[in-house]
Amino acid sequence: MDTKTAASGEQVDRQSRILDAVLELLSHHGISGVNMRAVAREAGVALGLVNYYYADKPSLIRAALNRTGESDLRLVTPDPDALPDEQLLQALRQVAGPEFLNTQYLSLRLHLWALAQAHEDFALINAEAFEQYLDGLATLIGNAKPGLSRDDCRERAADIVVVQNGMWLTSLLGIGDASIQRSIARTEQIAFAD
Amino acid sequence: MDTKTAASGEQVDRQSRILDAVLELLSHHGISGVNMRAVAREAGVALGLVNYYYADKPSLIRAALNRTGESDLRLVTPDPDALPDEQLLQALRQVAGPEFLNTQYLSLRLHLWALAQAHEDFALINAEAFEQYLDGLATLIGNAKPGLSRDDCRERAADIVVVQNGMWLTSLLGIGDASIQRSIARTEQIAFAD
DNA sequence: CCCCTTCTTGAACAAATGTCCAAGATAACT
DNA sequence: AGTTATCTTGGACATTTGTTCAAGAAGGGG
Repeated sequence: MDTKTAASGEQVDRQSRILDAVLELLSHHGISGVNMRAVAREAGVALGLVNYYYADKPSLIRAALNRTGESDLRLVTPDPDALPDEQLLQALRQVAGPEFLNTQYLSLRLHLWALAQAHEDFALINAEAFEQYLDGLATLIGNAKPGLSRDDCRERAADIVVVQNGMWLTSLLGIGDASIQRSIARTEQIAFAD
Repeated sequence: MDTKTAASGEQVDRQSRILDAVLELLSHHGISGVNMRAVAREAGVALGLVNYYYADKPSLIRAALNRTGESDLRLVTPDPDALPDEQLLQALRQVAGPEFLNTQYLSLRLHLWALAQAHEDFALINAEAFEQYLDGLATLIGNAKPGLSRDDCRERAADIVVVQNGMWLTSLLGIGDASIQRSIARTEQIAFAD
């Protein structure tokens, strides 16, 4: 299950490249653009190989979905060297950083959400990732403001996520950068309020 | 082009039923669930009729998309009898009303946004609808707070839309009603701030 | 060298999908 | 009634798509 010999070095293993291809196609052309042949072409492998690693299309999509969830969690798990206040501030500001606030990533998010709406099993993966993110954010708030109860932290985290999701979504619709900055300030205000 | 005789009364004309079917399928099964045969079945008409009214699939989707844009505009065009303050408040609170904050509608929105991301011409329709909504909201704010400049109104409208979109999106992810209420209060705060 | 497991390929097939079309039904008007 | 335009049907066709499969390549250990 994990016996790959790291290949020839510069070439990532093909199983991983297939998932990359799915995400690339999904963010650019939506779910209708994700078919086994296009995935194979994009990944530079033969059609049969996709079905070799992933039994069927739903499994393929699921695997790709799980992968994005992991990368999202990095947002709320910052470096442990920083002070609690810094950690929280960093997490809140990073969502507007180039790593997350770019069309490719946002578009991907949107398609994943849409997918989750249409298929029960995708919804479960999505809900779990969301719950983990909310939990991580609540913990960061708790660390930065020790006086708050666990429920208060979760409440603030929920309010922040509303604004953050709004930022992500609305920035896709072409809203100005100024509004993004004001919204970030709003999340900080919610997080650090007395 | 408009010579229908209102049919037999209780049965809506078939062209309209076809669009209804598209939206129904889109919100429940995503774009992959929208195919000509499913649309025909859902609308209770023959396959050929769909292509009779809409030349091809993109035209069909476009027509359905345009229809939702019109219904969104109603949010920011309230009854003219109310006072400006009431109009604005009503618009801000209606987005959490049962007419808009239900899974069917939200899911539809999400799929439409995702579609807009994947296809240029859908993006244009979406952007135009968004612009009109933003404009309507800015006008409501201007009426309620005559002291504000046109740009200030648009700025506030943009900030409000961020939170509203966040509410819509996050409520799909299953966030609690309490957070929705707090978010609405936040939009009112933005709108009526001095 | 051979054997065995793992990986990789592309052809082949069945099902699904978009589009077209010939024919029939309905309605409107003279 | 007769005529014409509009609406409605479902079959047919070409293409696309998911999945399967037999065959081969690559590599590792004896």
